[in-house]
Amino acid sequence: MSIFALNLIPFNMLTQLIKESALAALQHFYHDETFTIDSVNVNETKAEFKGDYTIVLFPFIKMLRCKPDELGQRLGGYLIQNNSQLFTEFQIVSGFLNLRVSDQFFTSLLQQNWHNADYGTTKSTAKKIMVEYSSPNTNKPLHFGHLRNIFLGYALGNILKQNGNDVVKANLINDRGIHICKSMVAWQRYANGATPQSTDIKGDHLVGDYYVKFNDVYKAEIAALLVQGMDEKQAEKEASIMQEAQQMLRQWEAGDPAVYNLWQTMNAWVYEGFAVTYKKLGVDFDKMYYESNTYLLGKSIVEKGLEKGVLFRKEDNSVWIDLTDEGLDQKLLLRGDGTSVYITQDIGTAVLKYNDFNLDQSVYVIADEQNYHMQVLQLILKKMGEPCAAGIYHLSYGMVELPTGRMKSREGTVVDADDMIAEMLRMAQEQTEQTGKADGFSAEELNQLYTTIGMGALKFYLLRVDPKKKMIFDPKESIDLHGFTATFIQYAHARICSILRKEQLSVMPAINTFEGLTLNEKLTKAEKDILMALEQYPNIIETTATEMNPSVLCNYSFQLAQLFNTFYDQHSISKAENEEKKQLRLMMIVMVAQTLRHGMKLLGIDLPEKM
RNA sequence: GGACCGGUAGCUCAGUUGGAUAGAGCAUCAGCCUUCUAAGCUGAGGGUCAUUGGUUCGAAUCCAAUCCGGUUCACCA
Repeated sequence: MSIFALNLIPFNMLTQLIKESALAALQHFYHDETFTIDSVNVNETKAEFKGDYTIVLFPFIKMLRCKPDELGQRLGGYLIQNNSQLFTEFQIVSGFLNLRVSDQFFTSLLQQNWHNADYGTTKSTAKKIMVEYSSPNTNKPLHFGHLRNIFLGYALGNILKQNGNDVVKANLINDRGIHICKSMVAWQRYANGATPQSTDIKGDHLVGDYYVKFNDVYKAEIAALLVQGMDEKQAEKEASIMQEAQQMLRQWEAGDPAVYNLWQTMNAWVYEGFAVTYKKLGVDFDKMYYESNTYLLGKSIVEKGLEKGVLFRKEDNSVWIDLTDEGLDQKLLLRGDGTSVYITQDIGTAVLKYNDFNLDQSVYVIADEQNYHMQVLQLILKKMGEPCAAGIYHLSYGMVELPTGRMKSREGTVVDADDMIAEMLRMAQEQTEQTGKADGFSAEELNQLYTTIGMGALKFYLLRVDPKKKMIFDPKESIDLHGFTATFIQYAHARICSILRKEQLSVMPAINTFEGLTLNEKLTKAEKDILMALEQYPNIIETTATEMNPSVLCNYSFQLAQLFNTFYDQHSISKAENEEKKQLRLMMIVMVAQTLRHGMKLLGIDLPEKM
């Protein structure tokens, strides 16, 4: 058996290889039966048994009318004889065939990929995919809930791109409507011309303050009207500040220059603020959409739908679609006065996106409270025969809640995004100083380090949970920097870099560094565990992409770091038993570091070389 | 009420194309730094996988019913 022979084996699918080998063996012994690759069930062998991978024999024994032991002996024997470069021994334990995979398989995998910066890249599916995320309103700053959306969208964009797709990262700005007018009215009434410059308040926060102010005043006005004996519904309508806001919306739609000007000015403040936050978050967009630009297109598409007879008009002139045959209701698409509703704009944007980029798929990162809305949107587009309908995918994620319940901006219970970022950096600093690891860095390096650690922790915290699950965040307990965190992974990486520095190697040594190395030493359990994990990385990337679930990658990266830490504790690298072992281990940790960096980069998380 | 999502250790979460004695982290307890970074490692305790029934050689995973929690069903966005 030579390592050379293994060069012909594709290394990205060990379980697939095992399945194929087992299938061939089955076909060899039982010609008359038809087997499928999917009927071969391969799992990692449980720790308490000898072996690496396990084939479950039960599915076959019924069909073949034989005893598990008998089948296991035949299969095991055949596999070892005919795939000697892959399997070295087998054992049958009550219906399970446990196979030991050769050390050479793993060391060859390592030799061929330790320097491969693209390890983990899977076959190109080459689709044109848009990922829309963030999508803020321009009446208030970003809060903690938005962060989950933003990190998910950004990570997803990277991951889809990694899988060979052409990705457009898009942001749809909700910049028009009554809610925007609210902060404008309050600013006009109470700000005395205050600007971000004059107050030294970040633009999005300044505007957000007046949105809060609006609601305070509105509540007070309602209360006053109630005292006068008005009923609640009427009071909500009659409150003067609300009337002003509605008046302003009408003026805006009519193109009133003064209102339009104010709208542009205040939105510009918000965009400046958002830009600062996005930069801190390390995210970006290829394309911006503004609802003020798309809502008219939505209207025109609705008109087309009327002509086609897909939609219908009621007596009051409002336009509807009938979705009762889909088990849903009738939905309003245009008001009686001809103005658009929420979904009208979304119809316009969906079509515009499709036309702009000829998309195969359009991913919407939107909270799960909009599941119904997205379902309706897709149905409407389908009924109207719009080609964009087929590619719409709603990546629905659960809300981030406080222990006391949902965050509500009107009730002042939101955790502000900028505050959260600052808090994370502060914690990173505190923790670093506490453990006495702040020495040997310049002030600038320290700042960089605190950002890397703080932002990494924040991103990982929000990405490590399955998106569809809601999550509870307790600001009082804040975010830990121990255990299942980005810090843990960063630390493992820094340890590896430290060893490499000591060995005078760079983080990614020259390709000929380990040339001429023969690998005859037997692998220890800790070494093999790491190599087995590395072997699985391409599959992990693929799963993360197909399931659109970055938490898969979070879990994997944490496990890999954990395996490294265990290995690190048990074995010395610099003082390995012999030179061959040392070189092997160096090669291993280079690949571990490379893989961790690769995965974390997709999530938008940096790994420091020193911490 | 209808639709959708969730319920796994004290807490936060993995694990579901059905596989062996259900796993991590935090918290608790006990160990490990004259040797490559202890932001780490090793071990212990902690579970009727919401409940009940069914399918199966085998169920946290599939099916049915029930209970609990959330979201949604606006001429708001």
